[in-house]
Amino acid sequence: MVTIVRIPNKGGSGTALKPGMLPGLLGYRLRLAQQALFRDFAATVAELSPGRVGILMLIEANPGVTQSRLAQAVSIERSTMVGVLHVLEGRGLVERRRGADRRTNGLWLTAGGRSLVARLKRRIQLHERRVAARLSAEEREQLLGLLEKLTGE
Amino acid sequence: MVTIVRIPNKGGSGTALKPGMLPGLLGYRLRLAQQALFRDFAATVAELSPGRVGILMLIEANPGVTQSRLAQAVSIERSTMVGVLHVLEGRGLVERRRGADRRTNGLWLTAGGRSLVARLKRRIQLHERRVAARLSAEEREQLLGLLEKLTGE
DNA sequence: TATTGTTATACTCTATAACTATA
DNA sequence: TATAGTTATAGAGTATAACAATA
Repeated sequence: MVTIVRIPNKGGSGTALKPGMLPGLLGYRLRLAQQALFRDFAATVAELSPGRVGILMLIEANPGVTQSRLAQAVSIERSTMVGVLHVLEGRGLVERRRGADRRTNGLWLTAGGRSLVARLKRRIQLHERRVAARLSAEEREQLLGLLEKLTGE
Repeated sequence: MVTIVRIPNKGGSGTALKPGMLPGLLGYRLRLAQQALFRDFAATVAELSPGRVGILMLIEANPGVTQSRLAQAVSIERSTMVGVLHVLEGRGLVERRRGADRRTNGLWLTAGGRSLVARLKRRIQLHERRVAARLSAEEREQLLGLLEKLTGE
């Protein structure tokens, strides 16, 4: 027996809105694309937001980095970083160690942090393949290149 | 007399961090590009965020649209839209009028809203030209097309 | 004096759940 | 029963200003 699921035109109260000038703006298209990717990322990597995953990856690639340098690298205030690291440390993913310059904290992944990052990396590759499925390999490279150029390297 | 302003290598505490796998991910590049564009947008359009400007433009292009339809169009909850419109109405930009179906509110720009949108449109075109200055006209079109394809129209 | 990490506080944008008035 | 708008509440994610320890 075959069950046919009919998806109702939910909220489809007639026609779509006229979009005005929005679709021609880079910022608008960028925002839509980012929202779409964010949804897929969240469905793939339930435990952490893209920004937090990025922070773990930066600590992994730069063991011993200080809080301020890391904050600067991801463009948030160092006061904001305090809370972020408090959460990541509380979840047993990151360790702070006092530096030779005793004003600083060096950051390292714990064993748990390293194994989580390893698992997430694999899932993020799946996510990447899925979102890029609408593009050819060349188009994906082209898009990465154009975004890099737009942002200024 | 000529004053030479020497810009200190602010926060340049040595070398940049190793970025790991991040630069090869579409989501990461998209986020960086969006952040860069957001900064430029905020410097150009000080009075409203990109999302709020988009809402004004959608009301302009769709006079009489209901709150729920508008919320759906910009992918926020209708409960969230209530507060957004409360602010825009408080600033004299938007007007709510009770619809024929008396459960609904139709939305219109006020005269002030229309003139603000007209001014912002001009400034947004300048912003668009500035951010796209790193790309050729063809590359800009290519980028818009790839983003549209990635997002799924 | 300058910098690092920290705290207290607040702002923006968003969601969920429950309510009301209408349909 | 179902929908549109509303309210109360909460949670991310962020910033600014002031402070102690250290350089």
